[in-house]
Amino acid sequence: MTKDKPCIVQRDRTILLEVEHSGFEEAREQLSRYADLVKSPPSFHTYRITPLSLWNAASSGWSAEQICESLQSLSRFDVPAVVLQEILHLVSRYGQLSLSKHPKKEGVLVLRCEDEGLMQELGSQPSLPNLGLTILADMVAEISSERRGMLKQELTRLGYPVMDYAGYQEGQFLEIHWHDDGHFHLRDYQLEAAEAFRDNGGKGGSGVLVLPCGAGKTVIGMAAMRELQCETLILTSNTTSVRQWISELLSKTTLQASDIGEYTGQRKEVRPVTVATYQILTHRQSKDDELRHMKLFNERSWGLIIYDEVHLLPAPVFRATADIQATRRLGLTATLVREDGREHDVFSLIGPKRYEMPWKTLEEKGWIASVDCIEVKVPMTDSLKERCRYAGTREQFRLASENPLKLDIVKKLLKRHPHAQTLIIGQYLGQLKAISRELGIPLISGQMPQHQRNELYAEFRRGKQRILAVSKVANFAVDLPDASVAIEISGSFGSRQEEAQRLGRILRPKAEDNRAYFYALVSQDSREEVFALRRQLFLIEQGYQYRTVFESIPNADSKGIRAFDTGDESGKEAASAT
DNA sequence: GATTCTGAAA
DNA sequence: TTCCCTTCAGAATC
Repeated sequence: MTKDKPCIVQRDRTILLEVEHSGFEEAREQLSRYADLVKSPPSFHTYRITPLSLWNAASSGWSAEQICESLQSLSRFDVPAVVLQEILHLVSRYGQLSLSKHPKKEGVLVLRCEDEGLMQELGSQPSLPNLGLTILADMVAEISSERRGMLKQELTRLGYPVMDYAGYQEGQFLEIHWHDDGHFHLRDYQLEAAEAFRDNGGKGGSGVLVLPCGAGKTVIGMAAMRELQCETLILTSNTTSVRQWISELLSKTTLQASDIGEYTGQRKEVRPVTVATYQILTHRQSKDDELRHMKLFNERSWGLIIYDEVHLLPAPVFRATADIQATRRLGLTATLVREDGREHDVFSLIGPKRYEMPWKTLEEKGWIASVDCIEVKVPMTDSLKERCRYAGTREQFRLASENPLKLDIVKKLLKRHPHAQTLIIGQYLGQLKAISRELGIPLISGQMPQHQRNELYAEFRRGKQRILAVSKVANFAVDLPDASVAIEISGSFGSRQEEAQRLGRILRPKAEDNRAYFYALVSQDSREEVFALRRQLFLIEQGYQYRTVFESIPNADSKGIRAFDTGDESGKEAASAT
């Protein structure tokens, strides 16, 4: 029987993974380490092996042979020889080029390669001499150390990643210890992650750690600081997160408030440990204004720069990062995917992936809640379909997203979870307002002043307010309390990150059965479905499986509620409506 | 000096 | 492709 393996490996390095196969879960786990998920239709998921996915795998400890063996063990048919060769070839490139300090000349780096042909090939690329790379011999070249970042970036772009052994400056010494009150221990995986970042004989010291929301990324950052004992610049996505870092640092380490500076729109403190937003670094008053806050990178002798939420890092910060390659860099993120496709720059300028902890693993260990993801297909009324027919493609999406029948479904879902703390998350204010009015629940949106939001958050946390409607604020509000049911009534054009953020809202472990529910409402047979699929990609890659249920038009008959009533554990399909 | 408002940028 | 939210700086106000 040929059906005993779950994968089909194709010649173009794509892999089809059969969803219904008993080996699905195991295969998904393996593939996620060295391939990217590109499509996830119901029966076969498509993965692709790319040079970058291989190099990231290589840097987190996989050898080409291990990857090939893994593929062969998952593949239904023989893996095409050309694919195996390519894997060997591509992985072998990782490690062929290395960069180190010139033994004698100050400010000069030496680029070495393992084989002669390669250096010649590089010499024929016009972009490299333009960067100031001088080829001295068959296997050796020199470049000014100022070009360290740009060289790595360019070589990665050309398909030849470099091992960077050129070392780091130590930065100004700063004494950092854990508070020794005995209440606080690193979890195993946090130790492992910090370990993976460590400077192992010049081979580490920069790179990215991939961990789910709620896994304690700040703690790992602090562990790195403690190990290096140096002044540190921490960059993060918004002010709330800046304050969180500061309060965590104060509560868990021996650092004093006077050691820690906040560098945001409100305050401009530069202290031995400085926490800043990306936004202030890239801020400019008008279009041709200079980036006046970028100098923060050089204001002190930082020994470590922590990039929180690397997937959000803005383009100008990449540019500045290219210039400070002699400083240790730690990237923290829940996902390497970027909507702008600059994964290569993360790889070459921050560093390769050093460690990854899949969400599912944390779920099994009980560190985060186990989540049921359910996609609910909501039908459209004939009149709405009619309006779509005459609308432009953009408008079709909006019409489908704001499908008024979603309100009825929300009501049903609320009945289904009568005691759960529930968030209703949407993209359009008009739609959210309507729902909030109809259900008599508060709506938190951007125009609500912060103090009023905080009051509602507090009530929600205490359980006084059980249901909240939230707009896009949910994407940013770090202080939004945890819930156990999330109902997504509309989403943006296909942002994978957004979906991850929203799921993150219900991931905190639950007291009773540690279960949470994530419902995504999508209009059936509409443009919305296309984008919903894209949004789900990331979560599927993380091992969450969406179950799809179909709803029927209420009033048309009385069976509307049926699909939900049959939602038992095993049922992957649900009753389809007419 | 602190708070609140505004427009611009992304 | 959108809409929405956040952030920042500077000005106005207490």
